[in-house]
Parts: sequence; C-alpha cells; structure tokens
Amino acid sequence: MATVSRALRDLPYVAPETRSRVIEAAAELQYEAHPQASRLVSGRTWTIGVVAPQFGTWFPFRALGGINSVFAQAGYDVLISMMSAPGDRRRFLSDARSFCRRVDGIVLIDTFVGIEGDPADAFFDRPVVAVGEKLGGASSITIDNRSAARRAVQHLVDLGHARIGLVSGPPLPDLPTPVPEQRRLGYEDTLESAGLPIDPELAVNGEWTAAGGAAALTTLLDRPDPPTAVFCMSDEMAFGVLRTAAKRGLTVPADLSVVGFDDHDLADAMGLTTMRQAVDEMGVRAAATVLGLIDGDPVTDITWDVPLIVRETTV
Amino acid sequence: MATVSRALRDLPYVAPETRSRVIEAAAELQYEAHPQASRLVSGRTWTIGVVAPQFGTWFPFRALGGINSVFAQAGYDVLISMMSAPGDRRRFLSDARSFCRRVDGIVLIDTFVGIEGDPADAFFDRPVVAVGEKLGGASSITIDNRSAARRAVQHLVDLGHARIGLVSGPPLPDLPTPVPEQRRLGYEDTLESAGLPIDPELAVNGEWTAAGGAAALTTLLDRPDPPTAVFCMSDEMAFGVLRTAAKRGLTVPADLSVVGFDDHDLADAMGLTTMRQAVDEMGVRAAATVLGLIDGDPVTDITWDVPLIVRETTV
DNA sequence: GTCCGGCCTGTAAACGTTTGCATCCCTGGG
DNA sequence: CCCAGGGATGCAAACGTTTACAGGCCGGAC
Repeated sequence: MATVSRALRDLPYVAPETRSRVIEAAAELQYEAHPQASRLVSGRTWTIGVVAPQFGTWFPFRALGGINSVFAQAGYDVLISMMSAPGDRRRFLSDARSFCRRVDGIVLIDTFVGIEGDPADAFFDRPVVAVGEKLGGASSITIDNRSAARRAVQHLVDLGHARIGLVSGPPLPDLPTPVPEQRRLGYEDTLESAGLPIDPELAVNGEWTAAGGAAALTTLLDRPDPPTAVFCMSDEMAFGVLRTAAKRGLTVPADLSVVGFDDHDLADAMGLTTMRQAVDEMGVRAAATVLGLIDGDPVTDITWDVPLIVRETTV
Repeated sequence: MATVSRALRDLPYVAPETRSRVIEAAAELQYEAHPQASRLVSGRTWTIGVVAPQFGTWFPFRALGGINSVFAQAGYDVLISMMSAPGDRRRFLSDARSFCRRVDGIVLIDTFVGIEGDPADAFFDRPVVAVGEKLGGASSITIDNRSAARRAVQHLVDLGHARIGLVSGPPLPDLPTPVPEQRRLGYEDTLESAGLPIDPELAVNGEWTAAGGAAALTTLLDRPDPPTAVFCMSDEMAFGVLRTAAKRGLTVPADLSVVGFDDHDLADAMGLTTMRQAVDEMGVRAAATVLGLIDGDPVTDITWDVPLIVRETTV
C-alpha cells in the first residue's frame, strides 16, 4: 500500500520498474486515490475557497474566470461561497472557521470584511488574498480608486469641460465599501485642482445599474444648468446614460461626453471611454498569489494599474 | 463519541438534557465535526459540482447565481469546474470519474456532453441535471429554441415586416451545440409559413458578441436590399446591432426593428425587445432538481417557457 | 415478580488513505 | 570479510468521524 501510494504520487524511493508496474495496474483497474481519505490524513484539501458578493454583478464573475483557470491548471478545486442576500456577509464571517477547514487557501473578492475589525484570526491560518481591499495578515490586490477617478475626470477637464456631472453608486446596505467615496473624492480632487466649483447639484445616484444611470442623466439634464460631460462610477451606469442621451436627442460625444469605469465586456462595442479594470487579470494574479502563499511566499500588497481607455464617447 | 455525533446532527435517541449539554460544550470548545473525516465514513460530500463552459459569457454566470443560492440554503458546498480553454471539455469528460467522487450531485450547464455518445456511466451514479440539453439518464431543463425563435420572428412578421435579417452565432469550435441551428430553423419556419422567401443574403454571422453584431448589421445594411427588421440570436449581438444602427443614423424602431434573445441584464435598460430566458430561475430549478434526485425523486425533463418581451426596439 | 420492548449510552469497527519506522538487500569502503 | 549506508519495500499506526451493535435502565403488561 505504501509503495503504491508513493508510486502514484511521484515520491522518491520507488524503483522505476515498480513504479511503472503500479501505474499500469492503476490504469487497468481505473484506480484513483479516494480524495476524502487522502484529505483526512494529509490535511491538504487541494481546494481553494473563493468568496464574493452577489455574483449577479459583472465584476466578481469575470474575476472568477481568471481565478478558476489558474487553480484548475494547478490541480486545485474551486469552492465558491457567494454572498447574495443581505446577512450573508455576517453569516460568512461567523462560519469562516468551518469554511476554512475545507480549503487550503482563500480568495476574497470585494468582500470588505476588513472594515469591521480584523478578521485575520477568523481565517484559521489559511493563506488569504483579498481583491479590492487591504486586509491585515493577508495579501491584497487593489486599485487606487481615488487616483483613477481623478484621472478620468482630468481627461474631461483636459478636453475643456467645465461642468462635469457625477453618476455615483451608493454604498450597498450590506456591504460597507469605501469605493464610491474614494471615486467621489477623486472627482472632487480634479475639479478642485482645475479651479472648478464643486456643485452638489451635479452629483446623482445611479444605483450601480443601467436603469439607474439612465434615470440619473434625466435628472441631470432637467437641472437648470446641465453638465456637458459626465463621469460614471461604473460602465453599466454609463450605458444607461448613453441611452438617455440618445433618447433625448443628444449626440455623444458632441453634445455630451461620457466616461465610465470598469471596461465592461460591452464597453468596447459601445465605444465607451472608460477606466480599465482588468478584472480577469487581477483574478489570475490573485490566484497565483494564493498559490505562492501556500508555498511559503511572504504577504504582499499589489496595486493594480487602471489606465484610461479613450474611445468614442468623449471629446 | 457516538452520542456527541448524534446530538450534534439532530439524530434521535439522545436525551434532551444530554443533547443540550453536548451542544453547550461544543459551543464552548468551538467544536465542529471535521468535514473530511465525516465525508470519508459517511460517503456524503455535501458538495455539488457545477460544470459550465467559459464562465466569461453571460449565461452560465447568471445560472450559477441561482444555483448557488439554493445549495447554500440547503447546506451544500458548490464546486465549480469551468471549461474555458479548448480541450477542457474533453478533459472534463476523461476526469469525470474523479470529479464525481468529490460530489453528491452534478449540474451541467450548456455543456453538450450528450452530443458525442452517452456519458451516463461516466457520472458514476451521481444524480445529474443538465441545463440546456437532454441527456440519457439525467434530468434536464431546456428551452425550445426552435419555437422561441419562431415566435420572435413571428412578432416581426405580425408587425408587417417582410425582409427580416438574421444575426446568428456560430457553433463554437469546441462546443458542438445545436442551439444556433435550432434558432435558425425557427427563423426559417416562420418565414416559410408567412410565405416569405428565405434569402441567404439576410443571414449574417455575429460571432455571439456585441462587436460581431455591430459588424453584422453593417454587412446587412450594405447589401442591395437591406432588411427592415433583424432577429439576433443573442442580446449581446443585438446591442451591437443597436449601436451600428445609431451610428448609421437609423432610428430604432422606426427605421429598423430589432429583437434579441436571452433577456440580458442590460436588455431592459436598453429597451430591447427579446425572448426571455430566465436563466437564474432555471438555475434555481436545476439546483432544486438535483436535491430532489439525491432524495430519490425520479428523473424528469422540464421545458422552460421563453416568453416574448416586447419593449421599444420593435414596431 | 418476570419479561418484553423502547430509550439512551457507550464500545469498537469501519472508511481509505498517508507516513513514520522497521526491515531487507545491495553496494562500496575499510 | 565485515560493516556502514542508502535505496526499496512493507507493516502498522494514525487521521476524526459515523454507525452497527451490545448493554443498561426503566416502565408497563402479563
């Protein structure tokens, strides 16, 4: 038994001829080690847990694609834990112990567990990498939301716009994310440094959805002194803005410039100028980082680049 | 030990007072059964495998959301296996045995494994439900693509259109799906029964992407006798069509009617008339079906309804 | 008073691996 | 010729549960 176990796992101390005989026999019998049994004794689960909020949104989904490809390659299973309903987040935190026992490592996508106290000990010594936030004791992959927003708005300022609207997303009730605030601060930074006034009338909530974005632009256009350009905190909201503009007979970008945030799958086809968040690549990197952590690499914090992609909605 | 095991799992034959003492002690010690050990002896993994092709697309992603919510509720883990690279599909089939040993049940999303021979025995007696195809020995949840396409085109015919374009998706190289053919047949059915000619010049490949759809409409409009309406095999392609129409100065629906297929997240915001495939609900149903199968329910085949949702892109 | 049966509890045997350790064989050095 | 040492193999003890089974206790029926 011991020899077979070693032979099948490529461990040393097996004579070449014995090994090949074992492998041959295993093939003939279609034998494969029972995963549960091997996990029990070795303690390795060969499974990575991926936690993300509402997979219904675009971001975690793309990230999952990248993450999965890496782990599949490396021979790991991917266990997902989605937080879709309100309360799931708190529930996850309280179940974290049991979740961790089932995995060798964890990827947290936009989960913002760090906000309330340090949950490092909740993760049971498992390697953790957080995408979208910094977490004590864990590696992280984040973007600089404030600087990215600053550059997005700067692009509009450089184009000569003086009245620039903001379509923002609200902090979600169950997800205390600092992202919208950071992007708003970036927006204000640029206005300020350009010597432009910050008009609260120009900032509207777009609910993170296309429908919300559409409604937001309607609100903006109905104001006495409407903007000539709009910065949207997400591409989906920007799509809604684009639609309202078309409905209102506005030509984009001649009458209204629009810049989004994300580089959504459809952004290219829509010609949307946006800030590219290469989510799938971030996922790949996150997965590779977990693998490194498992092999003993030190904890690292990576800040991902968010370039401006100029397309056809700004002038 | 036995009593503790029974007490913690709500099995009978434990005195109420003993049970509460056990539960209390467990809470104090933060004890939870080691999952690997319990899986080894009981044979139940409390894990469901979900297999889907390239999660980069909209469909399997939404389905996953629905599926996950049900399994999370029922206390199951969800293990995902994505087929993203060409060859992954064949690899999955050959690894199916080992995959199955890790799960209590399987959901196959748009995986079309049934096409080449019957893989029922590959699944090792695990309950399987296939979404998007019928599979021998497995339950299935499918839609009638041909009938849905027929009704989509009928809607255009009813509106008085006589030259109706088709933006189709190609069968993917690694994924022998009959879906595009079924939808094309539905398109032709309706034209035929309406006494309209089937003009091959009116059918263009949109590559299943928005960019492809945009290019497809360009091709169509450059033909000598362009269509007054277009049926797209997916909403994403329809979005591309909408964009080209706007660029060409065509007003939708006045100059061109468009109907899509899917009811994509953005379809509502875009006002797109489309055939609704309630993917998340299908996912929920698929998950519930697996749970039923585990409990001994018989195999069933469900055909999901695909209603026409009339919005603002057809007249 | 005895016996039966239904609750409860505890003992011990799985479950199928991995791994520490003992054993054996063989080679090469002293 | 003996012995050290290392490669190859096998034995047996974990790993932490679940579950079949035995045993103890108690109440009710006869």
